[in-house]
Amino acid sequence: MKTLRLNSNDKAVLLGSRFFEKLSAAASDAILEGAVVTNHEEHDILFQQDEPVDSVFCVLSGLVRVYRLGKDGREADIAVFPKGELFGENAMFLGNRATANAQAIGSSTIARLDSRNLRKLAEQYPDIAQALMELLCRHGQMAEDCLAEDRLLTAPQRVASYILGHCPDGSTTFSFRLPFQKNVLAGKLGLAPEALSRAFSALRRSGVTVKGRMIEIHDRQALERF
Amino acid sequence: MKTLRLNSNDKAVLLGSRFFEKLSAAASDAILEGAVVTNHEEHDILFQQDEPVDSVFCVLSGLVRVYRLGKDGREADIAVFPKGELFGENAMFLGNRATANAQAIGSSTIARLDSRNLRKLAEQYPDIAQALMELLCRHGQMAEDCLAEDRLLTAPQRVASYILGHCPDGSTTFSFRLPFQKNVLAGKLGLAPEALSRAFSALRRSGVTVKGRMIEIHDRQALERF
DNA sequence: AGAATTGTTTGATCGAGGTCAATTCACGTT
DNA sequence: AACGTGAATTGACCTCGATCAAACAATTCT
Repeated sequence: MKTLRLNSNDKAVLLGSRFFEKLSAAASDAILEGAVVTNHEEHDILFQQDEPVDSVFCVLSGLVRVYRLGKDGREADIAVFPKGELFGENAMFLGNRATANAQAIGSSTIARLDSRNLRKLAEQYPDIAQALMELLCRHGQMAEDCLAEDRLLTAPQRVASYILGHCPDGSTTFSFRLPFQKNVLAGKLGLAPEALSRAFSALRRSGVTVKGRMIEIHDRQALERF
Repeated sequence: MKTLRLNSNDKAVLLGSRFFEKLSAAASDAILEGAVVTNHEEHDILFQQDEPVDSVFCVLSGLVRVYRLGKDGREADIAVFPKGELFGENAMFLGNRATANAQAIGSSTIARLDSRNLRKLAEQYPDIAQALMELLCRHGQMAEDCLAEDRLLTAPQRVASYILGHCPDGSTTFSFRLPFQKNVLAGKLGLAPEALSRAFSALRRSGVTVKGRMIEIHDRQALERF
């Protein structure tokens, strides 16, 4: 795999990401010092469970799926990260071993930030430590949210909840485009693609229109009640 | 609720916990400065979702269950914390609002560490920041583990996995006592009590003996294969 | 445009686990 | 030791979502 230096666009994506938003220029520069970029095809594996990993990753373009493997080869998605999101930070605190697998969904560009460097900088710059804590907290929260939804909601309810997460508070009617294929959404929600499909048709009765990747909501309240 | 200062035993539990183990005495003392203790009965609520919370908690004795509520009133356990574990640290990074409920299981004593203070100390002492990051990481990991197990394993497999987590690597035969009632274990594993019961009897065919809270394993390999 | 490939939907079937009701068991109390 | 209460088990039933197979739609490739 060919590794490149950051170009100016890459840098812009990184600096615009949630992680960097509250960092001083000095702190940001220190982190990006020595960062590298790699390009990946459709199903490339970025790292695998139990393998050594010495970077924290950031999606510069494309999409990354983080998942665990069962003994039988089945896969369970832990999270899906879009452009601008950092991931793989857990290994940094667990002896540089990955606790999950990561795979590119569609062709993607990925930045790698040296985790040894990042660890050292976190000791010097309290804001970096703070940013890392917030990152860890958000990711922990994401996992807890998923866990709670899996245990409390049916498939249509989970889909409704996902849709509502994309709908601004005020509006009763709203439409948006899915940021990825339906089978990716299915994985993210812990569903088989068929179940997602059926969930969408159940929601159709509550004013949700699905055409390809376009989702239209005609009655926000109905969705919330679901 | 009556709040007390830490007694020497309380302090010993805190200092012996995973969170404090790598901290300097100065750092630990600074955190414990102003910590208070509360006593709780069987089903006392420590905090509730969306409520303001300005402490990080530590179980000094007893057990605490952290869970989310569904619209219909059903509960989904996120984690169960035994003596010596910190919890509730997420609120610290999310505007001091709880993202879940916490309840004492059986009568418990709980320490409260002021989170504003802790936040400030994390800026001064890099080890404290580091300890917080490790805590957040462990808790995130716990949630991810649960999520993956829920999605990949059947009820008996989850129970087998739980048992194996308590079985030292070497031994093929082993026994231990459940640290809590079965209905708590059921909640933790995302199962109805009846399902846990049935899972145990399924495992009986693979050399697991259950008598009250005592669990005996007669064939570690058989469990692993399950 | 037409073919080929991949993604999505639909139908039919099946199994895991939830729920409710009825016992049975374990354990603390007297 | 006997009792009583709450916990755990068992049985019957039912719902949700996984799986398999097939039809259908949408892309990409030539």
